[in-house]
Amino acid sequence: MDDSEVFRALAHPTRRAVLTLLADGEKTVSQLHAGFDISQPAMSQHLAALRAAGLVAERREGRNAYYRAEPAGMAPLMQFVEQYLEQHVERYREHWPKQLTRLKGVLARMDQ
Amino acid sequence: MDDSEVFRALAHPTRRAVLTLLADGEKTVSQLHAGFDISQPAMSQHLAALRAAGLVAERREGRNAYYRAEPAGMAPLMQFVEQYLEQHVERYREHWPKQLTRLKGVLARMDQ
DNA sequence: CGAACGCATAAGGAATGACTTATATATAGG
DNA sequence: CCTATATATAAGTCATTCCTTATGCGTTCG
Repeated sequence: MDDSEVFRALAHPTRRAVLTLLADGEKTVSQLHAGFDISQPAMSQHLAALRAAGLVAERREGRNAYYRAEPAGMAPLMQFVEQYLEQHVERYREHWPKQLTRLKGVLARMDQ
Repeated sequence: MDDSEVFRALAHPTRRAVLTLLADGEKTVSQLHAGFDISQPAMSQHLAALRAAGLVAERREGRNAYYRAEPAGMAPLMQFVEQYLEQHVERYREHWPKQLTRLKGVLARMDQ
């Protein structure tokens, strides 16, 4: 049950924010670091955590390290969400029509 | 950014398992405790964490405490998943056609 | 070559997490 | 009433997380 590593990696706001920043392509450690009020080593450590969880991958080029999002790493989270939605169908529909509509919208757009 | 509380709550395998057990209706603390190899206080503490995150709710009846899943608490997680899927459309479709198919299946079934 | 840059790793400390045992509180039942 | 049951809280311990500063290591460039 080391799906937990993904959840733990996502539990820190800085790491979730990093994933958001990586949405539009790879970035170096300094570029990522620039957006946060933490030391450079702290950023390196967050990236190491994301990497260990399989959520990002790294590419070296000269003295730069380019990090990119690794969607495959989200598998455990996606699986959990699917299972949860499936198990809580009725109650979820009752409480979250808007959420479901949005999610379906996302999936529909991904189909084109 | 205290969406983090939900992620932190889900980071422990016991707590995720508890949510699964609650899928088919409310259960008492003892019933939940029976399924795990931890002390009763430990289970109470896990339930307190889930409750603080908004993922479960409690109902008292006599000397029993019935816990039930609270789908509304999943909002921050669902929002994150939506955002991530949206942002990583192309790469995600490339790497996770099966995952997406399953997720769409779940949503379709929820529509009936 | 030597200095500056980009990044990772090491080391240490404060805060938080996850358990334990012991105990408190409330209700139920003989 | 008195005891047992169901649960929560308290208190203590050990592990983990998240930061810091210091340093190491390869790369670029003057």
